[in-house]
Amino acid sequence: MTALTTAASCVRVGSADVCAGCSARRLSVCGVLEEEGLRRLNEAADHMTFAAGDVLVREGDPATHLFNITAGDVRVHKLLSDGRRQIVGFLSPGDFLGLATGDRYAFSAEALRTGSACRFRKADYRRILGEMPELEHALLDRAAHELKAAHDQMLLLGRKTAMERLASFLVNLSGQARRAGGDGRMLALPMTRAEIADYLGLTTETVSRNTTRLKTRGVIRLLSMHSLSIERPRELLQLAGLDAEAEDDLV
Amino acid sequence: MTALTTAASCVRVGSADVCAGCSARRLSVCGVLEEEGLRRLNEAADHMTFAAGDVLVREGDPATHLFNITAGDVRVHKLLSDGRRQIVGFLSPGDFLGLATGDRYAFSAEALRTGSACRFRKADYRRILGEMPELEHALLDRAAHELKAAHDQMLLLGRKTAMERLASFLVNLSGQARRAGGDGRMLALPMTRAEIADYLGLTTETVSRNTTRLKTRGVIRLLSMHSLSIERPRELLQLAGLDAEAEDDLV
DNA sequence: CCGAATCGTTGACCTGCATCAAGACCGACG
DNA sequence: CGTCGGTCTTGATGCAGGTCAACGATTCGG
Repeated sequence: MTALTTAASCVRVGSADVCAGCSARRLSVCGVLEEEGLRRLNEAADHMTFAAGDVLVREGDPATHLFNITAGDVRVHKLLSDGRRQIVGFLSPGDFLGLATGDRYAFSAEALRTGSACRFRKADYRRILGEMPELEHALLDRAAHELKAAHDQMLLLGRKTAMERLASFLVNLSGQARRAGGDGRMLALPMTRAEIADYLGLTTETVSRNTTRLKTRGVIRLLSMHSLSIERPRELLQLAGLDAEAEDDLV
Repeated sequence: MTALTTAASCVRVGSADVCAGCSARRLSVCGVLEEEGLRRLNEAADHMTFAAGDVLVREGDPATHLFNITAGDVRVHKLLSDGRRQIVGFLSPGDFLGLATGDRYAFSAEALRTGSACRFRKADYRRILGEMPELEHALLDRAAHELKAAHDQMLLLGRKTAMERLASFLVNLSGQARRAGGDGRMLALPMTRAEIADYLGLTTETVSRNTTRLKTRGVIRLLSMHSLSIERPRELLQLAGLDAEAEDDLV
């Protein structure tokens, strides 16, 4: 239970230079915008930074803002009244937060580590979408991808064994790492075991035991508590139960 | 294993009258279109009908078409190589099929009973979206709702007990029934126990046992194999683990 | 660089749901 | 209106993963 502060520093910036120098732009929906569109989007944006544990969004609160993550990692989760938690996603730079929202947030979002985001008032963003169809199009594209990922996660949560879940998780991380420019063999795990467990519908103990099994079998090597390397990608894919499809080549 | 035929009859119709008389229009994305837009959308549509067991989409096939369900119910599912199945959704009239798709379908879609749909070639649909921002906007809205539903389902699959899953399922059905004009107490269950099980990440036996428990406790009454009435809505909400939120009032 | 708090691992045991098995029911078709 | 195949229910048993407990590893504030 870290402090429930809302994000620490919120600096409003008026110039488009912020976007021009934004490292997340090519990963984000903003990537489709030209000079002029970027300028107008930026006019509506609060550029904010956050520290580990900062709460960006709290489940149940009125849904006033949307976010574009520009740096850092963010966890998105839902709670049951007795405290059981399901993490529905981990966000990285370029990811959009707040699509799946009605009047109130249906999830909480908390920073895993220091980072930054562009924040928009919902009404402003809606107006901008009306003015820039190419932005709306990019957002629809992104929503479609997220929906596909959500379906994959339903299959994982509903039908996969603990080992299959963990292996699938690592395969997905590897794919992201590669898309972000890495080689896909070295993985960073910015989240704790408990967070992995709550993402995979397991307990920390089960995650830990299966991590050990993967290590013992030589499928992965733990480099530190929060980073590992994949030693036998082929075997990992097989354990993930998607051998044949091999959607992420991972070789 | 019903026959793996692709949808039986495909009738192409040139006039906008089909849309004008479409009972699903007010429920569907088409609802936002005016006369002219409807005409142009209709030009790109194949109006097709299907029978119980017909396959609309097969997982792994090239994703060539998108669908708008206009009548009947459709099951959407994913398979693991050993046959384990996860149903990711049941579609009703007005629902859109094919959003969460890349080059190949990531799911199969099969009709639960006789129905009909508008079918679009993906390329045509994309072109039309470019021409009609209001349609794209409606679709984004729908995608956001689906994403929220997917998050709820992840919480269900990852963290809820068998009884909570079944109760949540019935509460959701009740909400849909009410939105479709019913009173929310009388529910039709067009799907089998096995399909409910594959939707909730359980087995048929567990679904059956918990249905019996609900019946014994007087929470529901089974009217036939495929319809029931909710006798104690308040209790059902409580069992679903969303008592407090009471998103669907369900009274 | 130390100590406390948190996080991770491992072991022993338990339980909720899966699995296996056997009837009951139901609906479609002669 | 009987019977046959699939669906549903119920019971007995098993096991994957949860729970509880203890201890080692890591992190971080001072």
